[in-house]
Amino acid sequence: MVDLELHVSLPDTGVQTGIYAKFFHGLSNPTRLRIVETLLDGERSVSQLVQTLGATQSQVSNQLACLKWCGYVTSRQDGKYVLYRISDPRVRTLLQLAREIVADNAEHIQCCTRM
Amino acid sequence: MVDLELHVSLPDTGVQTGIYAKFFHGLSNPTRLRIVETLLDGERSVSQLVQTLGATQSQVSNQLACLKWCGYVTSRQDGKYVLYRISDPRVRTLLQLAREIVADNAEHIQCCTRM
DNA sequence: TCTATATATTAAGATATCATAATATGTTAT
DNA sequence: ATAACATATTATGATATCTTAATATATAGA
Repeated sequence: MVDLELHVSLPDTGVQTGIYAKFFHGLSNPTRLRIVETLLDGERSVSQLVQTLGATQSQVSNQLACLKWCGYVTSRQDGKYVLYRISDPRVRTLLQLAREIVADNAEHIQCCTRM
Repeated sequence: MVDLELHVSLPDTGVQTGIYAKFFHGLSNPTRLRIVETLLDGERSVSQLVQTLGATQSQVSNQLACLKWCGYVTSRQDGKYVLYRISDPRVRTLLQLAREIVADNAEHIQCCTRM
């Protein structure tokens, strides 16, 4: 079980912060983000995601594994399919909030040409 | 000026999604996340951040540049210091929301051992 | 101007991530 | 059991990111 004591606005030694950094890392890849966006529309099988995203099966499976580790998605077996869904409704809120922030700061955002 | 038409729950070709992915990338590094958390407590100079985080000056400057590109922080010169601050109050909400999601899914979160 | 201090930038090696391809596992139906 | 399909895993090389060290720029004060 992970230590989840929260240190809201105090920087810590980096241990707990690392968990949140990894959590955000989950959404830091276009393919993963598109998977999450697709799943926000409802449950999907891996092959459906492959077709929708135009990505390879391996790519989708691997990114789904990552999203699962990070707690964004959950899966269940349905016959020969595996259906994935968003594990927490607040993920939608998180994405909407990010969109609003990006939209309102558009003129300042170029995003990390360097580093 | 960046194209910011929003395609809320439709996966796109990856172009717009890429912007959001890069935005989240801003918070996907422990050092950057700690910088953001520190700045949520108020404006700080680079050297203050260096001391608080125990990171090198180069590291902090580089990560601040990244956060600036991503739209998280803004800076102003104050004498020989450069003071950084969070550019949008909703960044706090974003982090709080992430904490809540992580906390409530703790048992599922290991975070990307692979990939 | 010269010096000290603060910050930014750049370069280079180490590490992490990603895409691709190949292979393995699992499920269903014959 | 075998074949066909769906998904997961692993390995490899390419690319991106991070850390460290070195250097450059900027500001303030003597």
